[in-house]
Amino acid sequence: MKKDRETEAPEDFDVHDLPSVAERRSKATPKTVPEAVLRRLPRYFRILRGLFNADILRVSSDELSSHLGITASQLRQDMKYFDAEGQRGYGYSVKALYTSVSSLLGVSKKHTAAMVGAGNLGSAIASSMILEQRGVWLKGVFDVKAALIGKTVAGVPVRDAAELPDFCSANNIDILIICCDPGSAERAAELASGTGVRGIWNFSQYELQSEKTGVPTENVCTGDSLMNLIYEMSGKNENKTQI
Amino acid sequence: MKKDRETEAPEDFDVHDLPSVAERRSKATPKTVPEAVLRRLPRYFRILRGLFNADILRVSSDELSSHLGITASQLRQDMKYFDAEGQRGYGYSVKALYTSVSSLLGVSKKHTAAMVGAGNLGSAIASSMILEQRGVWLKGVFDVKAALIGKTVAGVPVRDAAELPDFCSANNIDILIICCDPGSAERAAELASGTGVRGIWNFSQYELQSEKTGVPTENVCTGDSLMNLIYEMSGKNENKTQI
DNA sequence: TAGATTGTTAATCGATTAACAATC
DNA sequence: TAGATTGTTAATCGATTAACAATC
Repeated sequence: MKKDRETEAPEDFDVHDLPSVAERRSKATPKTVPEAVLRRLPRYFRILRGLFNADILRVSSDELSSHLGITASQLRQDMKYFDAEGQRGYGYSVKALYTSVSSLLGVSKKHTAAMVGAGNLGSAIASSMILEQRGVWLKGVFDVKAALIGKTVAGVPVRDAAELPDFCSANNIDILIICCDPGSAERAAELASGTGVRGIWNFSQYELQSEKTGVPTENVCTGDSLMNLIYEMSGKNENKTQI
Repeated sequence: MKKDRETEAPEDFDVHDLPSVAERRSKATPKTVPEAVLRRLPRYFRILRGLFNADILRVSSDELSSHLGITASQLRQDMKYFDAEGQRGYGYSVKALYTSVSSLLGVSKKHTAAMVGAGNLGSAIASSMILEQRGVWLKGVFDVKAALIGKTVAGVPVRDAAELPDFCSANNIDILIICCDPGSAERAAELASGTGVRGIWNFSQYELQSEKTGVPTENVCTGDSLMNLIYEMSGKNENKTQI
């Protein structure tokens, strides 16, 4: 009983159209979400989005847990922190779960972003669906290279990096996306501080510390992932498969 | 007593020049490295590389742990799995630790790679230092788009994607790097299977399962990182700062 | 030597697993 | 109803912290 469609299947669904948490019954969710559950949240999000978009209405702990590579028991423990109840004998509503995870993650809110670095990496991210799928609206792109200024990246004109602070202030930018070289990265983070930027998403090789930037900062350490791969390839972990 | 240079400081140091594990005394390292330690290994690697390149010879558990954001106690527990001993009263040799972590991760070995997708993302990765810093040699780049074939990416000529399997077999390619669209990603993984490719590093939005590819597979889920950032920005985790 | 810092043991904490009664 | 599956409790496992004797 996989595809168990009820009424109309949402065709052009966007997570931002979902009912807000306040609109739904609250289970009086336990306060703090534990580290371990937090780490799994983005995977819950992706898997539930997949199920939702495939018009699957219900899912059992057994099935969903196998998608995640965890035990059904563990999944049911996780559910304590989700704002959605299951139904004994039937399972969980995919939509309720998806809504709950989305709002828990804060992904159902809209955010604005500015990007520093209009090179290959910046272009790749700006052109992908990653930003819009999570409610992030790229409002400005900046670079120091004169050759790039005036061109467009994913439809957004490239501006002189010197204009970054003013632009952030004027446009209420929430997120600074750093796609430039390590040297400029630190400077960009400094420039953005005090402009109202509330978070930094950093792709440069220069690792930024939230303690220094003063705002939540997420470093995308691509190289770490390559090292994990090489470790797995070395065959040293005879235990279970990593996730 | 930070910079405590002894004799000559290695100028043009490369992790691949380090003495092999076999050449060094073995502490009879406990068999399996626990999950938690494994997750920290890439960070150990980066920090130790930084210290090493800054010519810092010794480091105490107290200092190194603060770089990692863990307790000194925890760090000393981790050391059980490292093939390097500290010296009571003084600390650890940065070089010995760096060597140990490098060989544990398998990063001190050389690997060959082929990349599928010569777009912005592929170009960005190929042009970065990420690959060569970890002993990965990009031998071929492939794309389906005729317009790109014949051009070069980071000095490597772009070939027709149809040639991928033969190329991998002929050149003993270890790692397949996937930088193409989700649709082609699955196909690329299939094409590479049976060619001797021993690992897949996947940047596409299509999540590959190692169970299906049959080889260690690392998915770089960039979007997950953005979601974590948004979660942190929501201020819901009043607990401690994430790492 | 005296001070510093490791290596290790024991205690605590958190996360996962197992099991089953509640109930849809 | 009968079968399925949740919600929850208790048991187990693993990871972190604390403390201190060993020793450089």
